[in-house]
Amino acid sequence: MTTSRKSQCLDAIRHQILSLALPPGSDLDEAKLGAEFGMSRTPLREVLQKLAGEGFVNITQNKGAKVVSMDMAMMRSFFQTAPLIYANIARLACENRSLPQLKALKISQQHFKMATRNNDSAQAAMHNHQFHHIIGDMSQNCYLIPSLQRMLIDHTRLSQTFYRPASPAESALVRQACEQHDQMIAAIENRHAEVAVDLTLQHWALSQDRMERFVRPDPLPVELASPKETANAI
Amino acid sequence: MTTSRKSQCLDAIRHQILSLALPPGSDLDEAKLGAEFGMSRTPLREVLQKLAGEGFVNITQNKGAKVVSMDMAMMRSFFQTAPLIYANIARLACENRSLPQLKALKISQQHFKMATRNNDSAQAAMHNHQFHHIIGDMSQNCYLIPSLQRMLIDHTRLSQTFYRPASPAESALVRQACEQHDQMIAAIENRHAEVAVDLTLQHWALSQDRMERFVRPDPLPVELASPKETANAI
DNA sequence: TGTATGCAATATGTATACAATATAAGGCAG
DNA sequence: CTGCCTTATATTGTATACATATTGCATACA
Repeated sequence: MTTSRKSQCLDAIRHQILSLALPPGSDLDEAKLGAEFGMSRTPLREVLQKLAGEGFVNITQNKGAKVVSMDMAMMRSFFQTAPLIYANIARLACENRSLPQLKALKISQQHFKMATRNNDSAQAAMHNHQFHHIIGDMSQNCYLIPSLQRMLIDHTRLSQTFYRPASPAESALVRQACEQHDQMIAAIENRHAEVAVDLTLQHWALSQDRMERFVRPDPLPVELASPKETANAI
Repeated sequence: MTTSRKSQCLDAIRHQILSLALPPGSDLDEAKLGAEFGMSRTPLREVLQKLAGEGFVNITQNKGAKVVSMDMAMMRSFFQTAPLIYANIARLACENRSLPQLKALKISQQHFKMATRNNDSAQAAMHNHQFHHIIGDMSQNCYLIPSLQRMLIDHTRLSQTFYRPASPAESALVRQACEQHDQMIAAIENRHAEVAVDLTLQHWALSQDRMERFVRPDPLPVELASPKETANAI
């Protein structure tokens, strides 16, 4: 199909932005991307326009497209707004979910579980993204969905390290997140709105802690490096 | 300036959609619009892409752009979601408003007041749109703003009759809305978040009633037309 | 008469060439 | 040597021509 080239390109760029392969603020060169995906600049520019509409990039007149930044102001808004959006999306998902969507959610969760068990952190992050995206679809609320999608972009970018746990305690958190997904599916299936909202807020609290640490990591040890290590340095 | 042609076109189409000159569901022909605005199809397509990103139109592959519809599902979501978004935007506006924005808001309100006094309903609706749009800017919350803007599109479209009052009682409602704007400005200026939220919810309740009547108008009188009128018909 | 099929007309999608704008380098004056 | 202006280069914006897809109509057949 000739039209799939554009959507393929769209997916590829989205993926690169979510995985931080294209870091926040990076420039997207039309000519270069056009060559990369084997299409002329005209359709590629339309892809960038679409990505701008979805909140993945910012386009400035005569300056091209840049991956949306993750500055202080954004972070602040992010942590401030996420519970509001997530909780209300969850509530609406209970009301409006369809059976095909429920099935898609279960499949997505299977993929997610698989990725976490294989310690495939990149895949886990992407499947987690998809999981919450489907819950957004379930809400069937065309006003909240744009907000949710923008939140998910930054959520996924911020949580890139979440599924790459460094300690057993952190592995336990990932397992807990996975269990919460299962419980959320059950709540949505049974239309238990209050339960779903509650779970969503717990789920948020879990990842919030980890994300804030990604932004503001633990300080390095104050002691100087040991003599041996210093010897090998540079 | 050469670049302003595109933004001019953008504004024109936005205005036509908000004023229902382009009714929901209507088709946007690229070639026709291109000729109308004196530009080729390439930049015009980019305008349509941008409008799609803002929620004014829907673009379907190989089928072009249509003005977003106002169907049942949308309405339901609209009335369900508006208080949530408006209230939180108002709260954030109190926290984050800048002085230039405050000034812009006051000017916008002057224009609004003028339009209502002149019974210029079209202008009133547009200035009301701008007023709430500025409050959105004040929130400085990049996650909620897309939701707000989508709400405002439909709010403005639904309220086209609001400022065209048919009775003295309805004129009083418009005056009350205008007063609420003044009070909202004061609350935002003085950072009284709770007051602003409260006013916003009252403001919403006021227009909600009128809008629902626009959607579901009072039934026509059951009695047949009088003989005299019948004689003149067709 | 109803339906299916193929063709024509129209509209959208893409490629390429050219124009305008921004960025960076280099030269000149102070 | 520094600051600014000029010019060269790279990148984005626009127009046009062509390719492809959809839609409607006409015609043929059941």
